[in-house]
Amino acid sequence: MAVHIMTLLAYLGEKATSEVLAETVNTNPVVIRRLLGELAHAGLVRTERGKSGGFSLARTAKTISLLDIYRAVMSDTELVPLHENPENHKCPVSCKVRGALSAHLDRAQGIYERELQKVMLADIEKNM
Amino acid sequence: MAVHIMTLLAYLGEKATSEVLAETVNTNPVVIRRLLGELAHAGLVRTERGKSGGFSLARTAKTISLLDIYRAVMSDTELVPLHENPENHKCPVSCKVRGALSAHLDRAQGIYERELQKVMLADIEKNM
DNA sequence: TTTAATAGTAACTACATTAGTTACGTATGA
DNA sequence: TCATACGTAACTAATGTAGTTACTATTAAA
Repeated sequence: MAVHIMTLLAYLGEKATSEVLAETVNTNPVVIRRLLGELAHAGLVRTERGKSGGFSLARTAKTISLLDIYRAVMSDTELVPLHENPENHKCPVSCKVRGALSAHLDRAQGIYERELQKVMLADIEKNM
Repeated sequence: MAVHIMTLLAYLGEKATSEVLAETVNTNPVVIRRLLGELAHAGLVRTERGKSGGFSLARTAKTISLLDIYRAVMSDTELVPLHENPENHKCPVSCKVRGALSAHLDRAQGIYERELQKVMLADIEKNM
């Protein structure tokens, strides 16, 4: 949804209100304001309050990557989370498996994120 | 948790009951049986019912990749899912953004999965 | 100065997902 | 025949998320 909204802001090229944005996603303006709050916090979106306020991109679509958006809105930092049950200290596997696994998952996620970093919002927008 | 259990089965090198497996993950045997049901369905685990039954690897740890395990237990096929709100047909972005985005996400996920495919259960197990 | 429009946010409801649990049926080796 | 173990249904509890309402704070424009 974040990419949808960001693409729309790029496409429009001007300020838009949460109400207008909500319509194109078929959701509620508050949902949009919450989402854009995270994007604004990450410096991707500019917010203007009050009459004739609204949201706009804080940077050009060429300089915003899918990774920027992903990081701004994904609360879970892990693509594939580890289970969180407590360790059984009698079991060596229980004690070590998380570390061994996360090393590989983190490396794979790094590669995934580098792919997202290569794709700019402008690449998405030009298909609209 | 699936990787934890699979590593344990590789480490033990013999049958184990859901009760024993549940202890090392600090969970309930039924949770293990449900999980191993999915792994058995994918052909990664062998199940034996009745007295002296239990679970064991259906293939060697060298031939089971993290991708095999991932695919067996991940119901969501998408690492990063698209939002599912209905399209707004008046808005060209709403109509096209999902296709444009998923092309890039699918490619990145393919690369992620190839990384998981390179890591074998034996690579995890040797660290125990 | 007043008004209207707009974002920020708290609080609540509804819904879906998941883990854990209990209970019981089914299968099978001893 | 029996004890043991998986398969699975049904239920509870916890969690997370979307949506909604309502209110406050802010700001441009009349």
